[in-house]
Amino acid sequence: MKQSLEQFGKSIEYFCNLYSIPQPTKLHLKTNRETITYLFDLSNEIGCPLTSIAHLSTNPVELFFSLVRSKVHYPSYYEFCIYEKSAYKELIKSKIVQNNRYEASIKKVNKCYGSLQTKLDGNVITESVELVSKYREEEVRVFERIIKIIEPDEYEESEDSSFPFTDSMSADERRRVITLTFYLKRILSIRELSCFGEQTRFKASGRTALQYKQVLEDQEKFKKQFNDVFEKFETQPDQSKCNIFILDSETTGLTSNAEIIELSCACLNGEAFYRKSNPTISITPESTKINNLTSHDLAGHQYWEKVEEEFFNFIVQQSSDDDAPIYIIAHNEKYDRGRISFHLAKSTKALESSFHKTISRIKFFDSINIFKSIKLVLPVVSDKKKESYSLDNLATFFKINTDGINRHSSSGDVLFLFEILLFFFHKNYKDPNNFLKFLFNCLETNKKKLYGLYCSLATKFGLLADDEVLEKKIKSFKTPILNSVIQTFKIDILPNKNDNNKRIFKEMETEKKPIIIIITCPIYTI
DNA sequence: AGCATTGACATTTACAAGAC
DNA sequence: GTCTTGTAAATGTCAATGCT
Repeated sequence: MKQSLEQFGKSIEYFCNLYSIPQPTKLHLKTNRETITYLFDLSNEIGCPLTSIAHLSTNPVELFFSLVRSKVHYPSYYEFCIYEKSAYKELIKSKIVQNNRYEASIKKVNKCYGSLQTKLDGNVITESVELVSKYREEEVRVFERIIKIIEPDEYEESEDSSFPFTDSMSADERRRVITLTFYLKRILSIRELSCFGEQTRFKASGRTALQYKQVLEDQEKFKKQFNDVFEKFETQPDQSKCNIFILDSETTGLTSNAEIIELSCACLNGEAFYRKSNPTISITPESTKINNLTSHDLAGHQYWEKVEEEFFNFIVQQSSDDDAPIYIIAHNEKYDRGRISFHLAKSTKALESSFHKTISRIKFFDSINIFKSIKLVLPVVSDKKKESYSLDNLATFFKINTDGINRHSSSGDVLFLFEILLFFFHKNYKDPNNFLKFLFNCLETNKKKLYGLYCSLATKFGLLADDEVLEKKIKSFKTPILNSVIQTFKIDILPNKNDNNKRIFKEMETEKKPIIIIITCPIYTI
């Protein structure tokens, strides 16, 4: 414990001494260190051993990576590695050093990858085994360096310890280099799963082109079905550009690292987008049960990077050229928004400054709000206690005919939601030709319930926080006394719904474990 | 299986009016 | 000026909810 504390103190000291870290951040780190030191001394004094440190506020690692991504600070390779150390340690020692991972991949021991496509030196490499050998030299070089860092006594910092930047590189290009390192890590995790994961990943066997053709055909089918719904309600789509989209996604599961495997988005001008995506993690059985998609089906499909590129191109193309907001409506939008920003946070796309403008225009809106705006007497489903606003229950309520709609495929659910929205509108509003006007009105009157994609990403990328971010990030108190306490003692208010915090407090109560609450200055007060 | 949000209900705070 | 009291607003707690 003592050693860990010393190490932690040293790394903080290191960062505090870096010239380019802004003063408030230094203060933040300094406070952390001082608090830890104080509590450690205190524990010695009162004879109560410290067994764990619970960090309950801004995670320094997250903070570090926001700095990496922002324009504030470019880390050296050494700094990067220090923070990646723990994550890599086990991997390197058990797998890389023994070198069996490569053997496994080259021998194709019962396991193989989906057809991973990437560009290397301008050439598209489709076969992952080939990719392994091409990258191997680079990987070994990287890991040798990391191993040196794990044994810090043997490590001597040299000129070589920086990322390979050149003077002529623009800020964007430099960030791209850093992101490439993250990408490399991701590739490794795919291979790690492929070679040593419990579940086999399937080889596409050259299906890629055929699958892409099929996806485009499915997209046409989806578009046609979507336009049929317009006709059914005698509402013709406005063929010009339109800033309202309906979206739905299918994912690998409900875990926090779940990836999107199918994405459908319809624009209310009648255009539609549909793609499947080959995930880098296994699809959970629960998920397969719902959407009927398996790893085998998806092998050979595009990886998310490509789907993401095409998706945002679609959004931009269909919406107006001005700076007007782009609205994306989804049922329980926070789920879909969360998944999209999860992917964006790891992609190079979000690093393009030209893309930031698009991100900042995109606003998500939850369709549940529309139905809740009028008090419906919804039935209570057997296993629930409250009236349910799930798509299924709404459809039952409105007696919507679901024939021909493939429920729990993303395209099916978009159609389904669209149909329910139209039905709701026709039932409750007199003028059936003003559906768009009605939607715009809903969005206008629920401005507080619009959630920007930019907002969820801004904290990760260290982009300049706009009012929206500030409003959501800082817990402000209207009660003066609370406010003054918070400010005087520089207390971070913890979200009390956080299970992790609950767990920590429970441990403190039941096992009488000592606990450290770190008091920091909130970084958003900068 | 995780997570953010919501609403019902409980508790705390701010503040004004009235009594002394 | 100080204390009590009533009330509205602010805040906290907890369980329920949607999505794959």
